[in-house]
Amino acid sequence: MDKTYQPEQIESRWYQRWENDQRFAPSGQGEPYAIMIPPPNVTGSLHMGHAFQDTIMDTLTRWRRMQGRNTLWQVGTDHAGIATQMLVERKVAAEEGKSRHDLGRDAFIDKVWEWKNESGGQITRQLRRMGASVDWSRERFTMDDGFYKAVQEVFVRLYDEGLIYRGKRLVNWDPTLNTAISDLEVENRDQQGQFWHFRYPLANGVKTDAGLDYLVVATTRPETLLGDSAVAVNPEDERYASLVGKFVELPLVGRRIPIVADEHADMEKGSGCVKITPAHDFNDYEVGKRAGLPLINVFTKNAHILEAAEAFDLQGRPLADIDTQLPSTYAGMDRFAARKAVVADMEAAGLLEKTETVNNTLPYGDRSGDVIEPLLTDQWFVAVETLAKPAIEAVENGDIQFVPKNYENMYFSWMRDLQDWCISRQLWWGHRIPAWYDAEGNVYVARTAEEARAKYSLAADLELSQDEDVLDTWFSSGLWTFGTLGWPEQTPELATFHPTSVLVTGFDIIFFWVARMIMLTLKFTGQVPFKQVYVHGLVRDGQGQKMSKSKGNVLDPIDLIDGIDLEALVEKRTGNMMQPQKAKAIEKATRGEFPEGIEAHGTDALRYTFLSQATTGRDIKFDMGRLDGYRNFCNKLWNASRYVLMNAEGEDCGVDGGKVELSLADRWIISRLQQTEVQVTKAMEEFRFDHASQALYDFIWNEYCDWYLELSKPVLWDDSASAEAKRGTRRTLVRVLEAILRLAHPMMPYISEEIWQRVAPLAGTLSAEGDSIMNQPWPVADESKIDESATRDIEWLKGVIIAVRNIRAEMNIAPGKPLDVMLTKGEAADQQRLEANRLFLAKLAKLSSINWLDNPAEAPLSATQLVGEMEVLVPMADLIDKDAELARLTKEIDKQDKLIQGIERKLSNEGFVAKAPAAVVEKERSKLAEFQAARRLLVEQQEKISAL
RNA sequence: AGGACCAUAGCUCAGUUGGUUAGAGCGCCACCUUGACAUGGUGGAGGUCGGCGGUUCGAAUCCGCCUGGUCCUACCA
Repeated sequence: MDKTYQPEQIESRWYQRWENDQRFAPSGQGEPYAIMIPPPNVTGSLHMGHAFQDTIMDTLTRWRRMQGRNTLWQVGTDHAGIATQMLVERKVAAEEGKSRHDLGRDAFIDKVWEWKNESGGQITRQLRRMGASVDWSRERFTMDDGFYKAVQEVFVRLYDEGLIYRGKRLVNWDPTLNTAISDLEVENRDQQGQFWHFRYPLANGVKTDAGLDYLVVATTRPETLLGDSAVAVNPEDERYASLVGKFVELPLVGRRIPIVADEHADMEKGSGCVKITPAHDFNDYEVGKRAGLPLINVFTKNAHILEAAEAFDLQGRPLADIDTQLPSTYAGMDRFAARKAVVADMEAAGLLEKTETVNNTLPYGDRSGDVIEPLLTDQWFVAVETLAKPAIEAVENGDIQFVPKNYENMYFSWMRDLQDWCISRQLWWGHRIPAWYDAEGNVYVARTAEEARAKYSLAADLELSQDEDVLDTWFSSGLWTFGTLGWPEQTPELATFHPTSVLVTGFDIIFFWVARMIMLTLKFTGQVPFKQVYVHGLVRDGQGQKMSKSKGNVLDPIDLIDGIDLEALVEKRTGNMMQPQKAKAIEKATRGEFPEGIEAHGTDALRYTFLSQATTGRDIKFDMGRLDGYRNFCNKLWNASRYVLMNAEGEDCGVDGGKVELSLADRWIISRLQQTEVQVTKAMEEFRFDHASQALYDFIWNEYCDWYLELSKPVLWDDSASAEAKRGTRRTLVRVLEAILRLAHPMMPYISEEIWQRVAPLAGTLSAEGDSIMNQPWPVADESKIDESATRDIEWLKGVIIAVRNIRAEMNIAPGKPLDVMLTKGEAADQQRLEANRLFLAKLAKLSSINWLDNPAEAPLSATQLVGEMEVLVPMADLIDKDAELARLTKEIDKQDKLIQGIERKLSNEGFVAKAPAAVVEKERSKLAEFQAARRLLVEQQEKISAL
């Protein structure tokens, strides 16, 4: 073995072996355990969020597999409609100077598939680097044939049940992407905007109670004036009561529009009058519904002004009797240009009363970054109400549990106020909607055109054309848990692995994905999709900032694994930026934070860092310091193993039946191992990966390495130890290490496998050539091996050794200088422990002698420490710096005084003595005695030194 | 506006039903290349547990209010 741990050599080798040996596939034995990977975008690349999530899923999967469960971790990728289409559009534009429309639908889709085949491997390669033990043989894609079948089935069945409908509705429209998007894809951003107050002249000479011949309405969107179909006042508003039913003359347009009463108008705001544009505002749409107003659309799909408006009734039927003329000056104008023009024209007409600056919130498309426009379009919707009810109940009754639980509230509050889901997208990349139209526009929903003809008894020669739209990506990913298992076929996999065990996901897609999976899965399988949802937070940078390209603070998990030099990192962060002006600052910050670039840390260290930071339900600030720390931890484990192998390979490790004697240290470490096994297992069950990793870290470093390995040296290296004792220690060294490796394997798959291959044969656990730690049993604690008395003895031993080390440090005695030490006071047990552990004490505390002093009064001048009741004495005749030592003692005495006072205060409180449990009071009393003893010793010492 | 979560050492975080001398890692200081490991060893410094009030014999822990931060939902004509 190399002297230092070098992860890169180990990792690729082992992953390949595991994959070739097909160790990731379900065993077919034992209770099923299934996790569905949240499918990453097929053309995406691995970011820190994926790496974190994959680590958690892999840890769970490997752990359950070792526990003997029939484990499936289902892998796959998502076609990600909008994201992928945009990416390919941009690529085609850059490389060929063509738009998708230049290419045409079929050619463009071919391009997307080409790109998918070319780049779709990146994310899966990176998943392999993370060590993910997914079953590659079952890899799925949300656009593969089987999935298309599931999507069609669901769509047709929902339609036939009346749960999918088509209609002209106001939807969130992205004028850049030219598609509808869902509420969830809209990002609200606060901004400073203008607020214009316009005068709308009253028609037919009507005047307000105040004698004015106009009403004042205010708007942040003057261009929508062109589509106004009413002015609303509050029905309670006495100022305008007489005007309800009268008309105003819409400025610039000249259309007469009514004044209606509607509660939407807020009497407190502005003049109390509000313009109503049902085709361009969601609130106004509702007002329009209540008041029976026409919907007047003035925008093209690109949000340019139409030559003539389009008027519809609430069912979306064209209205013929509405004046749809618009002033020709605006025709073809972009909405923002039109806004300026309308304001200017209103001002010129003397109808602009005033302008204010206000803070308002604008909707932006999360993909395009463009301002979203409420627009009247024909879309497909899922009526969610009947689907939501059982989905709510499943969480209420505990069939699905969120971890942590408080996310259930978030889920409920959303599910209880659900809007119908707009599932059509005006894109090309995605599942095409299985609906056909005849020339009259009648719609026929079926899996194929042929089926449609049969189903609706259509003439064979009736020309049918398929709907141009595709489905929202989340419609197909909503079928993920059962679609991947072969549904609508009733496959054995579906019977075995569904419902799945746990979904590991970020809180940000609870609405997008989790809620919809629950609804659709319950509807079509009658089962919940998963029994638990483990919700994790966002991975942020070390300062708690969201990682983003524009901030230049993105860390690539692969760079943390392999390392990256500074220049490459700077290039990566500043190259190809949307806002190149930020490059300088980012470069400076990067050079400041990573002056040497980033070292290689290996996958295991990265995984361990994620796990150690995986506190439930909160964001994690990725800590480079921890990453270094866990890389060092890997090195520690590596070197401890080197030590074990050096002392065990080629030696009799007591696994072949020879007589074996266990030392105190052997019994102690075996006992501690059992307790660690309990702790780690419990933590895993509770999804407390931070606790699991911490418990293992402590055990490996602070107990196995710091104490047990040191305690093994006297046995192995001292000629006086018996062959049985040496065998016992070798066996314990090897077997405890072997168990440690199994405990570590779900968290650190690579290093544990690499070392295990060398250690297992010595421990007698390797059953066959080519065996893997992956398939070994998870360690189960044996209670009978928990040895309290060994633990007490070792604590005593450690106490004495630490006392001597303390004295050395305080007295400035060279660490290597052999000392003569005496023990005194204390009990008979202390004396026995001394006799039993003389060898260990001498070796670990570097003593030339250690003896029991029967009569404490005979003690020479010594530096002292207490271990329980017993005193450890290091005779110091000529080594003491009198003043320094007196100062130290005074400080120590003060410290003890404070502790003593604190306890005395408690004990003199009658309430405490009367009401606190007896055990608590007793504990305080014994602490008091302990502190007082320590104080007495210090005072004695002080007296002795003063007397010098 | 409503709600959720968070605030513990210089930094990143543990602290499970109230009782610990409040812990870990990194960083810092001192000493040490001892035959697994300097990606190491030994010892150490460092915290009025955001603030105020309450409940209790006892509060980092429970309750209320306040401050600061993160996020979600809604609204903003």
